[in-house]
Amino acid sequence: MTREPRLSWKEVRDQIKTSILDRTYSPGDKLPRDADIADQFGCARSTVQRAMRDLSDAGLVERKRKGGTRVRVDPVTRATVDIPITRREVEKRGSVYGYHLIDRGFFKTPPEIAGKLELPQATEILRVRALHLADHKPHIYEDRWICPDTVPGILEVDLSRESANEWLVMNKPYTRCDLRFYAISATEDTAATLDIKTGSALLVIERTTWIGTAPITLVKAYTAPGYELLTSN
Amino acid sequence: MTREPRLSWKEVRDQIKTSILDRTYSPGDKLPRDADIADQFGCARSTVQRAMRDLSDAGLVERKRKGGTRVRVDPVTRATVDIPITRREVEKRGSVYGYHLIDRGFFKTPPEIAGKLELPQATEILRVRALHLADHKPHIYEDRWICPDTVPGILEVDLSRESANEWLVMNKPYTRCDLRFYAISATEDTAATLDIKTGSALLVIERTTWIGTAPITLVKAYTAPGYELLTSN
DNA sequence: CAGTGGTCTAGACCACGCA
DNA sequence: GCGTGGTCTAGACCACTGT
Repeated sequence: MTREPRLSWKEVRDQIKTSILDRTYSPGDKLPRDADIADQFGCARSTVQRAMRDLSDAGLVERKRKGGTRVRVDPVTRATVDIPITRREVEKRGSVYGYHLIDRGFFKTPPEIAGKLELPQATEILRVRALHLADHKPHIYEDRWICPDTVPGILEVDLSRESANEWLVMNKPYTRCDLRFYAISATEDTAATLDIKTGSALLVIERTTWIGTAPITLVKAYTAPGYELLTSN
Repeated sequence: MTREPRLSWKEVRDQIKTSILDRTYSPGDKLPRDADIADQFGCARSTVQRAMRDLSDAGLVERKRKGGTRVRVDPVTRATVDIPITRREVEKRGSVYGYHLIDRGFFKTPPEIAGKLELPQATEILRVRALHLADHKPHIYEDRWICPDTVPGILEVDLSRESANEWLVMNKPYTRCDLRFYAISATEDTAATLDIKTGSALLVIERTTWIGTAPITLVKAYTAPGYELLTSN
């Protein structure tokens, strides 16, 4: 009697994955119940569960109570991106980090900003513009809107010394975060700030954060030309 | 004797999260062992495990065998992005999808492409350029390099009718995928293809895929102005 | 070596959602 | 209702890694 080595959830996952990739189960098909798969592999149901959750997270299958497990019909490429604190990102590359506050002031929230923050009504908002430097050259220009109602502490921070980004991350963690990436041509002002030509293509990272439903901040980070965003894996 | 409702792993996770956010445990601090936390909450260790894995996935803590669990010192914003098949993306928006093959030919692999595909030596490679349309207007221009050694089947596909993207996704799933986002100014050619002004800022989605270590394809997707990439959540 | 997280099990009950 | 995935438990053993 040979003794099979016990199956790990990764092996189970990979075998199921393979049988999806080789069309044993095609997009839209229903897979057997977890319990049956467990019997087939001779492992516990929870091991199958672990494998299935991984496949589900990866977007390969869809699972529903009572409905069972199905191979997703619309495959997606799913990837995770890490947006580090700018200072750490620069330092990790071995460059010298610099920070420079451009200006800071209160405004009546513009409709576009209020909309993105999901503010029910326009209020006074704190706008902070700042420049992050790498090796003394402009790296990221950030245009930030902060809701002082949600984050009163920010009013006492000396933003000429400490970046709002850093203070917020360390002191006011969010519970929800929306990210958005797009490209724009640098306006004259933005170009001057980043010390580049007007019209240069810039990758913009736009981030909105909330605590519960209370908006914290919306920041548009205009990255210098050449900036790339990579997936982690 | 009151009976406490049983704790779910999400409740455990949220309580731990809270105690990190309120600085009960500061960045760099070591948290108690899972077993102790389980005792404290009166739940099983595996419940704590489940909670901790979630926090670890989210980038809030770092876990090491023997080393224990520590609050991460460099907080990151971590998000997942889904890159759907273009046709599905367009159709989901309620637009009419169109596809148009521009050209197709064999080339000696340029060094830049070979490098990104991690090809040990330059070989013949298939280059396919195509245009995706939304409501009969240019939506995404893709410039794709395919390794025929890895994917011989692609040679028999009529790429004027079916997008290489779609065929590959449905027929040759990858095991590894690198993504990269950046902005460029449209060259004259690219601008002409997308029917926009030369120099317009474009978001480029660059994707490289492999099966094991065998490279499949590298595609640069030049999105029309206004395109945005959103996080899923 | 020994401590800690990672995995696996067998079983129980829960909760969602289709019929 | 009832079938299916989701969660929880108590316990065991494994595997990595710091000391």
